[in-house]
Amino acid sequence: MTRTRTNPDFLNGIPELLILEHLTRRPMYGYELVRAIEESSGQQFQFGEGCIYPLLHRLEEAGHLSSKRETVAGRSRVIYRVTAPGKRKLAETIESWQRVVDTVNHILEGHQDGLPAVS
Amino acid sequence: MTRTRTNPDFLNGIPELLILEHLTRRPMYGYELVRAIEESSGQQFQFGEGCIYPLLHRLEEAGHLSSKRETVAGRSRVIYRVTAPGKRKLAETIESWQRVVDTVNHILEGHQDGLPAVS
DNA sequence: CCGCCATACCTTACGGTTCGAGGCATGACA
DNA sequence: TGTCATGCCTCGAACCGTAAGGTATGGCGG
Repeated sequence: MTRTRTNPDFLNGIPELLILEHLTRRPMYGYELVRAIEESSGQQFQFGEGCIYPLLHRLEEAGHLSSKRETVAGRSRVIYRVTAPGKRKLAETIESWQRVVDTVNHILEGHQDGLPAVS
Repeated sequence: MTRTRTNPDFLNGIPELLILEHLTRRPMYGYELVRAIEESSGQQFQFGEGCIYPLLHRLEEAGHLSSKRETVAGRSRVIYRVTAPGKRKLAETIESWQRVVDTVNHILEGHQDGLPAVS
């Protein structure tokens, strides 16, 4: 398959980025993570469980997350934490994101400030 | 129906943004636009014609672009320009994009305590 | 003159991602 | 006892970008 992407990711992919970022700071379980993302984004991002859970499974299967089961007050939770490869992936992902942002903003700036693209 | 989106666009949507931005500066035809986007992004974005043409049609149908046919050296071109509503849409779109960027970057910068809420 | 490439328009099939709406099970609390 | 919050999960639909086509013309080398 190999998909040979001509474009970087992150034209979507923000959920994945935020999952890795949040879990790097602090291991969490899915339900908790869903609300943490909501809160840390000031309610701007509301990725439902239908988005987050499958991503957690995919990331774990890829070796970027590890999980352990925990039972608290009769409640079973699956706690995820970021593995070493996961941290590497996060770094790459952030870099890729910044590149997209820089590129888009650079294009947009040529217009707003009349920066006449001094070539 | 009506899809009531809880998330802003622009987790994808960069092609649309760039089309409006480029055509605001200078009317172009599709084929030209495809390469203009490639060039202005330093080859980072390579949205093929299969992405751009349908978008041009959709934007025109929505009233954000107008088109006129032109024949140069026996070659038929469809020149697109941004309408007044299209300019408004571009402004909104840029604002939405900036909001996403700010939110993500704010999270990446590490403050765990919700947003300082510049409402 | 023929073949091929660049120009210029277009569409279709496909895959990946997110979204909404569910389903299941337990504990807390009124 | 019933209803809510917690906590896990999956499925179908919708949407977007990609690759890979198809059509037609003009210019060029051979």
